[in-house]
Amino acid sequence: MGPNVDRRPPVMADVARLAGVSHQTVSRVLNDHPNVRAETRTRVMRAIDQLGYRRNLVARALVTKHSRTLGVVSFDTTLYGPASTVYGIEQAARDAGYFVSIVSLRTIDRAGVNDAIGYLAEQGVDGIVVVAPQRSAARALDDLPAGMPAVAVEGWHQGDVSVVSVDQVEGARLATSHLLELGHETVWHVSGPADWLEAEGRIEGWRAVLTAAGRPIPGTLTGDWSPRSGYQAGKQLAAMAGDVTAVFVANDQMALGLLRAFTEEGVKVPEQISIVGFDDIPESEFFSPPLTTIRQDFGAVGRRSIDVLLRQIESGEPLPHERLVVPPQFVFRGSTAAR
Amino acid sequence: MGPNVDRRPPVMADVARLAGVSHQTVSRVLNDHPNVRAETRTRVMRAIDQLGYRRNLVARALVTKHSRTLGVVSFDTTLYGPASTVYGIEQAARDAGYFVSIVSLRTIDRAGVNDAIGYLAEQGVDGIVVVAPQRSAARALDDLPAGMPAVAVEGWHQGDVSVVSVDQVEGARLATSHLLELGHETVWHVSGPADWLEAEGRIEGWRAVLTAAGRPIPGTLTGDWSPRSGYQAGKQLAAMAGDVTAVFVANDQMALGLLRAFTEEGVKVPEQISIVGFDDIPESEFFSPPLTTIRQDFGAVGRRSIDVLLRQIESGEPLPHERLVVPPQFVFRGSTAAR
DNA sequence: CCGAGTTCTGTTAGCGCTAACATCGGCGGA
DNA sequence: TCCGCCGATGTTAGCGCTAACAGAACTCGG
Repeated sequence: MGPNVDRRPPVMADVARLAGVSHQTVSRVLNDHPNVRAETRTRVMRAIDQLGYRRNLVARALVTKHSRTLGVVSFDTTLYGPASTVYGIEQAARDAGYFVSIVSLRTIDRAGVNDAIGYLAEQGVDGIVVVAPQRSAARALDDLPAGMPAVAVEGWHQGDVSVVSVDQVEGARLATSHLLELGHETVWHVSGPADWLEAEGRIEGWRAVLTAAGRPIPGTLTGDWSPRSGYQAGKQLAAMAGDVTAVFVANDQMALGLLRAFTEEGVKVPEQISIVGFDDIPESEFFSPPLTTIRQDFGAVGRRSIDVLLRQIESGEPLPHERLVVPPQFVFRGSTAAR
Repeated sequence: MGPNVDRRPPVMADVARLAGVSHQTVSRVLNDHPNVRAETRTRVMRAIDQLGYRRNLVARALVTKHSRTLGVVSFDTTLYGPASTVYGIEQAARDAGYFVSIVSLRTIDRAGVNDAIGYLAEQGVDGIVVVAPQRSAARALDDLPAGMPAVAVEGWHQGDVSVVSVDQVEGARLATSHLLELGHETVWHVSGPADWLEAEGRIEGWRAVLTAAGRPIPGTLTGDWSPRSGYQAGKQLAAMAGDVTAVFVANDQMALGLLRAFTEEGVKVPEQISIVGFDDIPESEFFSPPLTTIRQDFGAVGRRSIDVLLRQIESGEPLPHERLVVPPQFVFRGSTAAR
């Protein structure tokens, strides 16, 4: 029954024929062009849903040169941080009427990021967000296709693109100062892996506070963000209990590993050792003890980056590069106590 | 310098002119058509990278009617489960040469899912994966655009689409049997929110084992997957300590909440109460005590769903609907002990 | 009641690509 | 030598849409 027996989906011309107008008028209705008579508009609308017509955005993109799609390149979107950032990006993009096409890299290196950007460019995205937490990845932004609007998240501040990030250095300062104020002689640090910008920023802030206070700077232990690596660091630190009274851990997952190692070794937190984490993942509040940590507002980072990117896209001109910094927030819980 | 001073990116015709061939020959080279002389091919290739040409996949999609893009509709990709599933989907899709366009819903209801599917359809995706953990969302699959290949993940098994999911019922059976084998009289359950299919499946498996063993079936406590809701349930359960010796919690995050509540109330795990979680998030191994849980292979779910979807897309015909089930895996750790 | 301006609607061209068909040259067999 | 065939390349048309212009219909003041 009905005229739509063939399987081929209806096109604008079909709607036009049914409504007794030209396809251009249908186009006008769809694009809210002002100069369409109200009666014509409703006639077209009726035809549209009679046929179940949906416009073909591919054809539209071909002629307008705008796909209203944004590309996102990220790394391991299984982790809480990247996952939250990407979520924030997607929400903000969709609120602005854009789609999001995601490439999630297994390993992050310049070539991989470049490939991803290349694919996205072929696909006709209007702009690209690169969540580039590593030096090597951030550098890939240097050879973006000419004229492609882009923004880096958690990336490097030098180079040719705008960057949006949480102030890692400030976060580390907050954490370290807190421990010093509690009366600890110095603060140890379990850092993230080398080459990660966040890891570097946190080391920098930690060291800066210690230096300013004239405290000794212990050697850092290095983890890979995983609870297991924190556990291993915890074992080492536990062996030095007595010397160590305060630890700033570069993320909450590793802090959990430390907590576990300390429990096994009979080291009491916060009585013997105080711990501060970083991220404030949803679990942290329910660790034993609840974790004092630094909250990062990943949602805000996502939204700000889309703001910057859309401004670039919609201006059509290369804009001066911005560096937007989202402040971190100190969250006091039970894993830290006065010496 | 060079011929490429204008800002407009080069098109196939530009390459053709430079290589001294027709644009069709360039197209043939790009698509690995066999009938191109080796020398011509290299000449074209040289022209391509001399100009920095990238093909326009939008134009290609318009004529081939295939965008090589898959749509994914999901819910709160901040959670470990959805995030991991989406990651698996994206990896599998890219390995197969497809892009992934994501819509991440804030709230999940039939209308929202429908809108999302509609947008994706306009955008010209070749197929859609709906991560539909709730009844209401799963139902939206009933009104997919005609002929659109689709697959549901963690969704309902009735209706018109293929479904890939972890066997929730079996997972719950594993957890509950384990506790019974340890000598517990019965097993309490902290379930996920109503309307969630996973929550229902876990209740079903739990209840089935208890019934089969002729044990009393305690009333369930209901959480919302968050650690906080687990914490609240834990407080209630702690008040009943003595009666309660074993709890099967519907996910690891809530189990963490229970652990915290029990610690606060002085209830020892596993000495007084045994706990089994569900998911095996990376943190679970480092809880105190390490959590006995049921592992879901989210990566496998993602891959299988892409398999099913691509088979549909590439056959071009509506295929019979499949129901693929990924087995869960029992992981024994320190939060359970013999009565 | 006419012409100038304003709506509204239609016609044409073309986005960048691939499919389909046309053409051309060279090769082997009768 | 000529024909037929096949491999390599070119030409043409058109995917579904919007931009740009052309034309029709309607307004309104003098």
